[in-house]
Amino acid sequence: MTTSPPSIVVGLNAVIIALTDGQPRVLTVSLPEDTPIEGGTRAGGGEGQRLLEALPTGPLDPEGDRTLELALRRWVCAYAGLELGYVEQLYTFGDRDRDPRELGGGPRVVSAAYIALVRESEPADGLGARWRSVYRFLPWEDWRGGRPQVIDEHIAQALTRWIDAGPDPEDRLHRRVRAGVSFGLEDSPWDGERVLERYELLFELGLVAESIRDREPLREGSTNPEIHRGLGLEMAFDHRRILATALGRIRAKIRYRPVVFELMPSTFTLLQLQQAVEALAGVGLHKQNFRRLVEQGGLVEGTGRHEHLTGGRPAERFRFRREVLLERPAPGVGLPGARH
Amino acid sequence: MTTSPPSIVVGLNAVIIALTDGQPRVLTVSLPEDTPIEGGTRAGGGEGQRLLEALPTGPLDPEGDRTLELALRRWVCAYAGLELGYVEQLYTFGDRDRDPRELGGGPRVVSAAYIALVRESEPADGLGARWRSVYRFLPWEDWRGGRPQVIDEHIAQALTRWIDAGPDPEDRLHRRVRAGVSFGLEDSPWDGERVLERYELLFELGLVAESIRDREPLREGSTNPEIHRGLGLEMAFDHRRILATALGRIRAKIRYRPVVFELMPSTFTLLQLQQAVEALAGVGLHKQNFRRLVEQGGLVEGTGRHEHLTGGRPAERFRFRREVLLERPAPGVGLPGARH
DNA sequence: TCCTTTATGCTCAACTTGAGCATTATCGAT
DNA sequence: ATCGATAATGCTCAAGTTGAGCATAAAGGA
Repeated sequence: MTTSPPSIVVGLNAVIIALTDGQPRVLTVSLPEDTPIEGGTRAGGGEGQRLLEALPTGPLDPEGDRTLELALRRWVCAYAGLELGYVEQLYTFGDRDRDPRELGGGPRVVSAAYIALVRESEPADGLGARWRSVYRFLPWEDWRGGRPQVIDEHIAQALTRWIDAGPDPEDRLHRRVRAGVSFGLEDSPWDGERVLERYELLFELGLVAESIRDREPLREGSTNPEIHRGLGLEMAFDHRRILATALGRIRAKIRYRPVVFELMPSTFTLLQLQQAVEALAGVGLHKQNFRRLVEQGGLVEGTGRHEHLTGGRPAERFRFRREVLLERPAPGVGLPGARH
Repeated sequence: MTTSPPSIVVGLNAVIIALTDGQPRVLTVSLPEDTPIEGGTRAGGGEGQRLLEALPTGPLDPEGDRTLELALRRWVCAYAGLELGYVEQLYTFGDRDRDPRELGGGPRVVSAAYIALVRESEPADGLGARWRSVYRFLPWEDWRGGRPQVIDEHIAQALTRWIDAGPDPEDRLHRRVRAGVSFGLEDSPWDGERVLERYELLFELGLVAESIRDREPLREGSTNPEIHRGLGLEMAFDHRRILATALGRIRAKIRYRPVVFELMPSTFTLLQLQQAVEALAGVGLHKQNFRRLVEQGGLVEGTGRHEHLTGGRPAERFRFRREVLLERPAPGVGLPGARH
């Protein structure tokens, strides 16, 4: 059987999330700027070009891999030495020209992205894989310390300029509403789950490095060179969009499925659990109400053992009660008492 | 460029849902039992073999189609004459041997399935496309008239037999819990969203036609020939699994996004709206509480005009208030007062 | 022993949900 | 015209949930 260039390649992207030092982390690899197309396994490193962070990506072996998920587990294990636990399908990205090299006659790349949640650990390195805080890439998403600086310093003004640049009043109203809803301006509330919406708006406005890189002409209206360096850390291909999709999904899911526990050690204090939820949700929570929710919701049970390194009164260590899954239809951790 | 047999084909499946006569309907086509592999467009009809219902399926043109969603819209419009409105990606199915003909050396088929919601209308027929009640395929999912007969008559016993056939006590406990949670037996509540879980359990037990068709040896323990005819209407390939996935997703989504309105005419009475939600959710709702929820939730606004063909006091006609999308983070219709 | 720090217990008001009673408006049959 | 059936719509009430905050407990360190 002769191998002619395939017209379609199916790639698998992994958004592998862990929680370390109170930050949600994502596993990334470094990628020289022009790498063989996605779908072929590549593992960082390169000659001497600009390196970009990318999500680990591997191919589907149409004959060998029985399922997409198994394919993903197989090569993540092979190349990053990570045994994945919880894995769920995120989204399939199939736009043409997601990968610039498609333009040169390469195959169409359809990428199935997966989210994996793992307990913190060092990846078997040497492949250039590393853990990066998710908020390095999406700094406007972290509201734990109040409204992020980057919004006031860069985003708000750029949004205002964009709104005012609308060609007619109706269009300006539309822009105002869109910006307000996405970023919780004016009287719209901040909605932590609209992560993708926000990224796409910033992309449209030319505020992220990818929009300058991947789009043809330069935007009018975005003249500030400082902004042109881009908000947050750039990623290869459309991987930052994928990361944004993943964060939005995790934030939504945490409310009605006990997925946080996939990121926790087997026992933990309630403060640790709360901080894990806060890290993912990107907002601070009301401590007492959080306790009430997880305890009365039957999500955890005390172990009787205590943690003494709290800096204050020792805290009881809890464990996840797997049985909830059977008792309640939608046992999530919820986000009670997000501080206003 | 020579065309050698591709090793991977990307197919697009459409779960197109409408609401007619109080039933959720899905658009299906008839498919002779051995049809060219998915991913090539086919439009029903055939010689004289057994016909199976299938979801409309079309190919991705790797060069022509800019996005997966546009590809889907393109051929649904071309072959079924349907302009799709609301479309969302459902799931990507990529297991090997989903299509039996892959065994014969055919290409690996990866199918991206989409949900589309449309207002009722006749499809441009002649292609064998027709609307079928979703509950013809998944009859155990319709609890509007109380617990469905098929559960008491067939499923419950089969589950019990399966539980008792567990090799050891631990295994039997596990089976009992799984059956209980999935089908709301014993003290577990019925969870309308676990549609896929239920279908997969029935598939494992050999209670649906597909499991006999697609699996190698016959199950032990399933000796009842009546049951072997299968519960609900059979579909081609894994399309019933896809339909189950879609129904579960719609039921979940209806709670936090106003998607029902995609299925409604521009104005409607509150009872019509309630019946639409009930049709999708598969459960009856408390009328007064439902009103309260949609009115106070700002989801609808009265038009001042009334419908007189109600059989009782005339009902005001309402319309969807698009503005909610901007006001509240998660404006769904919820399922208030699901009758116990 | 006091102070700081965190854990944990408890209360209270506001709001949401589940259930059901009561009243109103039409149509059709008497 | 009146009665009865059928819906629509208005309203109440108890129970449960959520948002906020006060109060107390138990450590370690100055």
